[in-house]
Amino acid sequence: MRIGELAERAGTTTRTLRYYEARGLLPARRDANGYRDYDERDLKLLRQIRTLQDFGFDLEETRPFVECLRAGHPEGDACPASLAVYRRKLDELDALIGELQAVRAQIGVRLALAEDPKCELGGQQW
Amino acid sequence: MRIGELAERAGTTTRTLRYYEARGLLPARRDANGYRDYDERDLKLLRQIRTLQDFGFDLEETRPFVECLRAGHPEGDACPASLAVYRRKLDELDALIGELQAVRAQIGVRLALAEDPKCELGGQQW
DNA sequence: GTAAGCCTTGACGTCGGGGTCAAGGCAAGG
DNA sequence: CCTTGCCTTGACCCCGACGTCAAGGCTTAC
Repeated sequence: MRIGELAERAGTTTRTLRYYEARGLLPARRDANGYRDYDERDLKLLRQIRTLQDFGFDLEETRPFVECLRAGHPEGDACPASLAVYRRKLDELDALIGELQAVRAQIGVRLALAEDPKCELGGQQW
Repeated sequence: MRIGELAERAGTTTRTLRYYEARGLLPARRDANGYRDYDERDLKLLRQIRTLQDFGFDLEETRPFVECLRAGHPEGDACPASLAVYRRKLDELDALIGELQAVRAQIGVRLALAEDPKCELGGQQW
């Protein structure tokens, strides 16, 4: 399978695949004419990368999963390094979600105050 | 007040102030020698920008607040345009938080499954 | 033979919010 | 007079994940 077909089957672009190869994430075999040659396993690796990217993982964070698959495991998250990335991501997400909720609350209060200036008088009307 | 003093009093850098000016967000008067000259009102505008930036607002999103203050309102969020930005931000935050929570849940499940392969057998052990 | 449709590498653009020089002007103190 | 410490503009650098040419090579179809 050539680069265009792989890109299409994975719902991405050839530019992206070349970029992954340049990063050492998805190296490609070459045909006699220099064309990149991929197989079904590469498609699986690529899908793993794309899934994690959709989750918001950095490209580098997908590397352990890809290497895990390449090592022969049926799932990319069957290796300790992958699990470590999962855990770190959970912590990051919890922290981020917490911050966003705090910001959301702040803005909510400010909006309420600005929408209804009476509230600024102290709430004695309750 | 010159640029260095304003930057220090607002806890930011001169580069940042020049950047804001280039964006048309915080124009500065000039001394005879070409030095930027700021006053207390500029400090207030700058603090409004910084507060919103800390909340994760884009620079452009702070513009209505700055213009509101410049129009003479004591609070930057006293104008309809500012309130519209607040509301849009709340929607964005709600959407984002929701997505992040969904991702968090997905990763949590995957981590649990990968940590304890027994779960994959179907949960008959319960 | 030539046009179409793949493929190759290389290199620059994008976005936001500035950071980091570089080269030079202005003001004050010793 | 010289240094120090402000200030000025201009210009390139950074990050991440690609997008978008440009110039050229291979293959197949007509």
